[in-house]
Amino acid sequence: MDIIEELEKRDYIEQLTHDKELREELNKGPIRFYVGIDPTADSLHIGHFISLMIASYLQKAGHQPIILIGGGTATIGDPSGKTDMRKMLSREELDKNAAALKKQIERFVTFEGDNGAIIVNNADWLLDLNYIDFMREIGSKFSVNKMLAAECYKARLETGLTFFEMGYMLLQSYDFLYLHDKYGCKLEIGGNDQWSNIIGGVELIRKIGADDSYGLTFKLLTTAEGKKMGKTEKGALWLNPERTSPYEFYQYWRNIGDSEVRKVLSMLTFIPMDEVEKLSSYKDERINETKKLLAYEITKLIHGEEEAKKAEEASNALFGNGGDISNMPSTKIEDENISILDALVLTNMASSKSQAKTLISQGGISLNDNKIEDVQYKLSSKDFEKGYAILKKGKKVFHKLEK
RNA sequence: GGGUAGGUGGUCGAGUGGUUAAUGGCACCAGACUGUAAAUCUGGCGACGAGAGUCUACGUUGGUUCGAAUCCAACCCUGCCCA
Repeated sequence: MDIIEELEKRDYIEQLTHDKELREELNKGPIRFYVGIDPTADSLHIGHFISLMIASYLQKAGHQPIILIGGGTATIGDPSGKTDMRKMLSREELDKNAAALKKQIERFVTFEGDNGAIIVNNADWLLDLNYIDFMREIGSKFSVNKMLAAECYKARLETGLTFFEMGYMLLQSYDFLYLHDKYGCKLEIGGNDQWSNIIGGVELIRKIGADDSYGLTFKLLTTAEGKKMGKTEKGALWLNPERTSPYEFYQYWRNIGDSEVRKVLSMLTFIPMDEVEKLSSYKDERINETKKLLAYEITKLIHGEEEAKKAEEASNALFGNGGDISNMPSTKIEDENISILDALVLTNMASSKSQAKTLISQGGISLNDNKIEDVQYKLSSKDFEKGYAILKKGKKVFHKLEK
């Protein structure tokens, strides 16, 4: 089975260019491929997860990943899909973010060995481009008619699209050309929302004379209703433990819908496919067990075995019977006589006191397993008999208060 | 540059002088039911306040009025058509 078949089997692939040639190329021997990541934050989020999984599979098959940090293109913002223009980031912020991202990337691809990953930053070549030269050499190869027909611009055509943003495609295509010339990079991979940008690069290289450029896109992680997965009430599901704690991360996957189980096992874990098929075919209580395994595996992949165990234990302690509760999210408080409202705001369980009151009056808050009914309740030493107090919001959100 | 339609809460979208903190959908939160699932039903969803209540909000800035998201003026921004 070749690598493309393997990826197909795991349901990753959405589209690819030059089907036959690409397979041959990949089978012929190691090639270099690239995946782009925009350093708009100091952490990857779940959307990048799949790119890195695929990069990992390709690397294991002997190919060499080039991770492109979009330091130059991040200042523009990809108009595909979204409506907002991204804010500009300073060079220092971008460098800082890029360094933080590298650490996370290391969990998926290795930087060691003959086919160790290479990290490049497109700010290094994009920022010095000369506009006139660029327009003559690159701009002349793009048809506006064709670009406007592309699916990714259609939505923007109705609400407005600036030339500035349209240039994104040219720059991303130029990245591929640059990597092709400098590193012999032959393949660009990305989410399916990148399809237009990717074929832009593939065609640019072919127009200039080469015939060994390819593109591959993978499916985006969506729920059965077609919504993007990995969104939490606090925003994205981050891979950085300071932004999304391993416990929250674990809980997110523990709580996914039955219909998502197969997809998530297949795309976000390395569990063999026949095992995946078996695990996801279960019904009712057994599939609930599968979710435990799934949450553990994914958390392990991102945060390591130790953190995954801690998250699992914290969950068992709270939802099951007993167990070690030392790993649940906790906050140290100065004054044990804090009001319940302040405690809820302090722990971020409520965004405002008003919201905290609503939660209490609807019966959504309990302290040490006793439902709180009085909005004015003040904690006292008897709530800290064990040395801590456990606040619970709804059925699933726990937080430990420590003195 | 000319004409024209617009800019409303997380989002979409009503409202066109006074019970309008602003209908409704979506998103989100909680309750019931369950398997830490889905679906369904119920409640909530600007901030502050224990509460009565107070404050801040309908592109920006001024104005008219007892009273403005709603009327007027200027400005900024966006779509569409023409050039």
